[in-house]
Amino acid sequence: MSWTDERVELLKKMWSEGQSASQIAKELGGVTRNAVIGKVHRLGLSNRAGAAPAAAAPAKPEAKAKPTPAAEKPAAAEPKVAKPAAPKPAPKPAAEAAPVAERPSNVTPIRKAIIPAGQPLPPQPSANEISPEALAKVNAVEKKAKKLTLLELTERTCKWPVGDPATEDFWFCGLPVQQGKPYCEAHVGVAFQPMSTRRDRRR
DNA sequence: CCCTGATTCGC
DNA sequence: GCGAATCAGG
Repeated sequence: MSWTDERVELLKKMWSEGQSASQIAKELGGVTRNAVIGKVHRLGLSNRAGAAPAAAAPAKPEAKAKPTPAAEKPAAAEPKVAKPAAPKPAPKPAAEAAPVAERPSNVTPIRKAIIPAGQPLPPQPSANEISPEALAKVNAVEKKAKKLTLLELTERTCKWPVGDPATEDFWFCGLPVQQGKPYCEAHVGVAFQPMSTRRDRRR
């Protein structure tokens, strides 16, 4: 594979969106994350300019013993990430999935509906049984989620489903899982409640 | 161990 | 220019 204009463009786009090199590599196919990183550097866009996602990849203005010629501009705050942070949906009665009005989706275009639209929603724990802290954590985390499709999930990506499988607005968390668990830290928090905790919460 | 990006250097 | 190997870090 070579760096065609299209591939470079996708690379640029994903990189500025804050996608990791390995994710970009997967998306492009035929290249390793090293290749992606190498290209990124050659293109001179290492600084994640254009829109900094922060969080996962904190900039490292480390004082190196190696004077870098190109002084980068301080990245500005990004306007992106306007996910309508859906409040944890309680299990829907039986209503049919209404046609989803196109949301101000800022996400990757390559994402389509995966599930045909069926009955069984994943057993979302009812909110009233989960600690408020854990819930807040989840809501916060879902904004930083990798938003993977079913096929992008691996042994080490959080498999927590977000949204309604019957709509376009559905994805899996995708953040790094907590060791041995199928979910990331935040989602493990709401997925596995110690019995004692539940009991104590009972009132 | 999993992952991240950064750098080097033979090709 | 390319990217595997390596480095440095979380």
